[in-house]
Amino acid sequence: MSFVQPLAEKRTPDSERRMQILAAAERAFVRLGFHVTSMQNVADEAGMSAGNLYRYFPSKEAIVEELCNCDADERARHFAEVAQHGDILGLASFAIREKLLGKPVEKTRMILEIWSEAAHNPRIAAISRAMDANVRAGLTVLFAAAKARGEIAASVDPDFAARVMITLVAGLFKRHALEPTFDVDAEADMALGVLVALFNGAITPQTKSTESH
Amino acid sequence: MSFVQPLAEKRTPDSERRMQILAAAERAFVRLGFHVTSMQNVADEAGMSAGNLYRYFPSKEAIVEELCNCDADERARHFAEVAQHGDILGLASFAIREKLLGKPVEKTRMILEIWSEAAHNPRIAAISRAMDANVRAGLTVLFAAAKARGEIAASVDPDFAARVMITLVAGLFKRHALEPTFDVDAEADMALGVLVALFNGAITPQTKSTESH
DNA sequence: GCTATGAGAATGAACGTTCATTCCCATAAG
DNA sequence: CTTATGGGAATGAACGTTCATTCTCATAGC
Repeated sequence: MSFVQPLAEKRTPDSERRMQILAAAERAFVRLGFHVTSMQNVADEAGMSAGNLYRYFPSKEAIVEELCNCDADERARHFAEVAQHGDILGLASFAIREKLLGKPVEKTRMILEIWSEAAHNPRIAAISRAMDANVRAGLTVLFAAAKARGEIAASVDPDFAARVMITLVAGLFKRHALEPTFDVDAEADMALGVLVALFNGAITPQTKSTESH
Repeated sequence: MSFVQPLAEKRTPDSERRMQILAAAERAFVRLGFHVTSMQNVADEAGMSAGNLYRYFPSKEAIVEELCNCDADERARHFAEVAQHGDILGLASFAIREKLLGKPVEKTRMILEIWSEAAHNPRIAAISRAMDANVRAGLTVLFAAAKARGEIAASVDPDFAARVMITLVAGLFKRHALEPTFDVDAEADMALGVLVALFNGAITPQTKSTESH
């Protein structure tokens, strides 16, 4: 339920507590937003005193940063896991449906929060940028491989396809987070439809001379 | 340069001052984010004292809300303006290039800020939802008309096309705001490529049975 | 078995600061 | 004089953070 994970760390009782705090902070942040959430809110959610939080994290900033890192790690993990798939369409369908839109909407709201934080906070921006670059590069490699296998038309530029995909996914995140009637199944079908056309070579960059309005 | 506009209001010296404050607040919010920006920041940016702000707005919240409303109004105005176009592709190309991605990146950051605010603040959420619903309905009508004129293939569902378009645009906003190397021309060409395929009927919803991973 | 010891964990009451907001006074306009 | 406008100090609440203190509990000494 939480994207807070042990990572490579030992399972010391100390790191146990840290993760407990991160999970609580995530709940509070999702409910209230980064800036509105006070350390007291986090402490209440974690069932401990505010002062005790500082035994495990040097500052509120540090908690936010670690949460963003956890999010980035989770995305990377999902990506690696999903990249095992043989056929690119099954992969895309599974990834969109299960890994991206299958999460509870609170998770997606957290991603919006991170985006807006990244717009002003250089440290969060760096984390976010690194992850995005990773995903884009990974997608490009994945698409190139699928192209080599013949699952993607020879005319398709893998980097172009990756850009289409990440644009779509970002848009789906935003809509999933904010549209009260967002229909995961319908939108997943929509995205898959775009990808099918993309892989068939039916989508290529188009330049249209902008006649003055 | 600012999306703060007179709207239908009279040009009283009072509303003049309000707009001056809104423009200043917008600059401050874009630079720092809603929650980090203090009333003193806004006052400095507007060249007046903090206390004096309260002669024109009852609270900081009210300033934020009015800014979101201005943003919504601007989008609606752009939409109405652009909808005069004859051919749907020229319209889309112009809208994406000039109205959506042609703005300075700070404007786009402001939109991210509004999204994240909408995730927690019901009043902002209502404003944002109303505008999104408007745009989606307007696009659907626009696409239906283009279909009647034969510019869009008969097989294309206007609402489906609208969903593709708003998803794409949201994704482009996010990427424009956060990618330091975002290439407006290349990404506009990408989006236009998707729309050309969409209007040709090359993109349709696809259901893929999710085989368990 | 029972108490003494000590270290780590947790508390909750501060502290200094910052913030949104209010208040009061000065000046300008009519 | 009266009213509108604005500056800036004052206010009170809330925040992140610190710290002296308390609690918990395993171990050691007897």
